[in-house]
Amino acid sequence: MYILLADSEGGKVTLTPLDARGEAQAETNLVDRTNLPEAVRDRESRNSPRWVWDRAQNWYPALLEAKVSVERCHDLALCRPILAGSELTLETDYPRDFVPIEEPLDTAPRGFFNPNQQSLFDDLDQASRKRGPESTELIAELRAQLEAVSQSKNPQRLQLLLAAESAGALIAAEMQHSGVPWRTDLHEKLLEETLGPRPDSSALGIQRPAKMEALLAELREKLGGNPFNPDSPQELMRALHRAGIEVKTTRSWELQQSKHPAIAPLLAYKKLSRLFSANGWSWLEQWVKDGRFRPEYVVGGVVSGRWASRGGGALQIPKQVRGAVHADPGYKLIVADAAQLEPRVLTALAQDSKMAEAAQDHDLYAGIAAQGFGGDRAKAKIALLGAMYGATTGESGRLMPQLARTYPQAVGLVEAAARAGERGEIVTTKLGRSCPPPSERWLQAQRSTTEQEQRWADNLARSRGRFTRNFVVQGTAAEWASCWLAELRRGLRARPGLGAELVFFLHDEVMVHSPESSVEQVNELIEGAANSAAELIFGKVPINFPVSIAVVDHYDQAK
DNA sequence: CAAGGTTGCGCG
DNA sequence: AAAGCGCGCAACCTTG
Repeated sequence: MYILLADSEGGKVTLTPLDARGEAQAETNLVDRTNLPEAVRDRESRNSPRWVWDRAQNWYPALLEAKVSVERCHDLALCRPILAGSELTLETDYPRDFVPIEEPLDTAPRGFFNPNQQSLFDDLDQASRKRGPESTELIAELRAQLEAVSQSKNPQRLQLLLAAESAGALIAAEMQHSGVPWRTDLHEKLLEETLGPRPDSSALGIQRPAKMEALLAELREKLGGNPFNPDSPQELMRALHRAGIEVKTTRSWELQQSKHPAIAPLLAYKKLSRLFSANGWSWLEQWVKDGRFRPEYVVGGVVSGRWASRGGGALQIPKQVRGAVHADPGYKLIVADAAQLEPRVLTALAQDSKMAEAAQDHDLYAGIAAQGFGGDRAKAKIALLGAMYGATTGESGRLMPQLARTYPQAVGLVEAAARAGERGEIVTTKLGRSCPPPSERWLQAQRSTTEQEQRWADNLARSRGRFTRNFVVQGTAAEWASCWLAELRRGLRARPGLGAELVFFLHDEVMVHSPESSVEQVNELIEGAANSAAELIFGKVPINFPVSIAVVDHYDQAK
C-alpha cells in the first residue's frame, strides 16, 4: 500500500513497506542510492504503491532524470502544515504548532536540483546532500498524519485534499522536468523588433537598447532637456514636476491622465524597460535551455493553496512574449482554462440556486447580467468580483446591495467569512484547508483602548475580513484546480500512447503539449477531468465548470 | 556593501 | 491609493 523512502547510512536508501495505518508490513529493503531508480521502477510496476517521502522535491527529480515516474505519493512536508492548521483536525492529537519538516538539502545554491544549473553542481550533488530525516521519524509522522485524517471531522475531504496536494508535488516536478517549449529564436526576434539589437554587455556603463535610448532622448527633450534617470521614481517625479506635470506617483495609470507631450514617450519607455529587464536577453539566457523554460513550482506556496513559483517569474509570463511559447513540429499546444472558476466555486459553496441558473450560461457573467443587471455584463462582473474581494467604495461597492438582493446565499457566504475574519476566527475551504490565525500583533491591536488605536485596529480587522472573505473562494478554487490537474494527469498516464505532456499550470489554466493526432482525445480528457474535479469536491450539484480550450501553435493565440 | 524595504508592474 | 484578493521579480533606496 505505502512504501516509504528515507536516507540511511553510507549513501543507502531504505524502502519500508507499510500498511494503510502506517504499520510496518514486511521487511525493509536497503538499496544503494544509485540503484534506487531501478528499485522504484520495479515496485511501481508490481503493485503501484503510494510512495511516501519527506518531500517529493528531494526524490522525484532524480527519478525522472532516470526516466522513472510514479503514479501516486504522499508528500509529508506538504501535508503537515495543512493538517496542523486545519479546523477539521482541531479535536485530534495532531500537533498544531507547525514546525516544517527539515530540509535535507543545503539551501545555499537555490534550486539545487534545478536542471538549469545542474551542470555546475554535478560533482557536489552527492557530497553536499545532507541526509534527510530518519525513516523511523518519517514513519511516525505518516502514522500521525493518517490518524489525524481518520479522527478528523471529515476524513474523506481531508484525504482528498492531501492526495491532490501530493499529486501536485509530482506534477510540479514533472512539469519542471519537461519544461515549456520555448523558441529562443522567436523570442530574440521579438526583442530585436521591439527594443533594437542586443546591447553589448561587455561595454562599460549602463547599456540601454537603441529604441529605449531614442525614447529617453525624446522624453528628456520634452521635459526641458535636463538629464535624469528615468528608472529612479524619485528623479522621474522631480523631472515631471519641473515640467509642471503634477502627479502623486509615477504609475502608468496615473500618468495616462495627463495630456502633456512627454507622457507618450514616457509610457512607451516604461513598457520597453519592463520587457528588457523582466523578459529580455538575460532572462532568456538564464532560464531557457535547449528550447525549454523550466521554472520551479512551489506547490501550496500561497496561503490559499495556490501554487507559487521561484525564479524566472513563471506565473507572470507577459502576454507580450507568449508568442515564443511554441509547439514542436507535429505538436500542438492545448491551452485550457476554467471559465469564471471563482464565481462558480462560490455558487457551489453557497449552493445558491439562483446563481446556479446564471451559471448555466457558458459565460457566467452574461448570465448574472441578464438576471439582475439589465444585461450589462461589465457591471455584473465588477459587482461579483467586488463581492469576492470585499470592495466597499467605487462602482463595485455601490453595486453590492443590488447583488446581495439577487443572490442572498452567495453574498451571505462571503459576508459571513469576512465577519469571521474580522472577529479573529479562522475560515476553511471546502476540503479543509484553514487560513492562518491572526498574529499576536493583530490580537493585541484589537485590545487597544485609545480612539486612535481603535481606528487602526478596525482597519486591521477589515483588512483581515477581506482576506478571509477571499480565502474561502480562492482556496476552494485552488482545490478544484488541483483535482482537475491530478485527474488530467491520471488520464494522460492511462494513455501513454497519446504522447501528450502537461507542461504548464497557472491557477485556473493548464497547457498540454500534444501530438496533433492526439488533440481530440486530450481535449476529452481535459473536459472529463473538469467534471471529475467538480464531483470530487462538491458531489452531484447542478453547477457546471466549463473549460475553454484553445488548440494553437503558440501561446499568444490562446485568449 | 549586504540586507531589507519600497515602488512599479507582470500574472491569475 | 486604480475599488477589492493572491502572488514574484527587478531596480532603486535606505539602513545597519
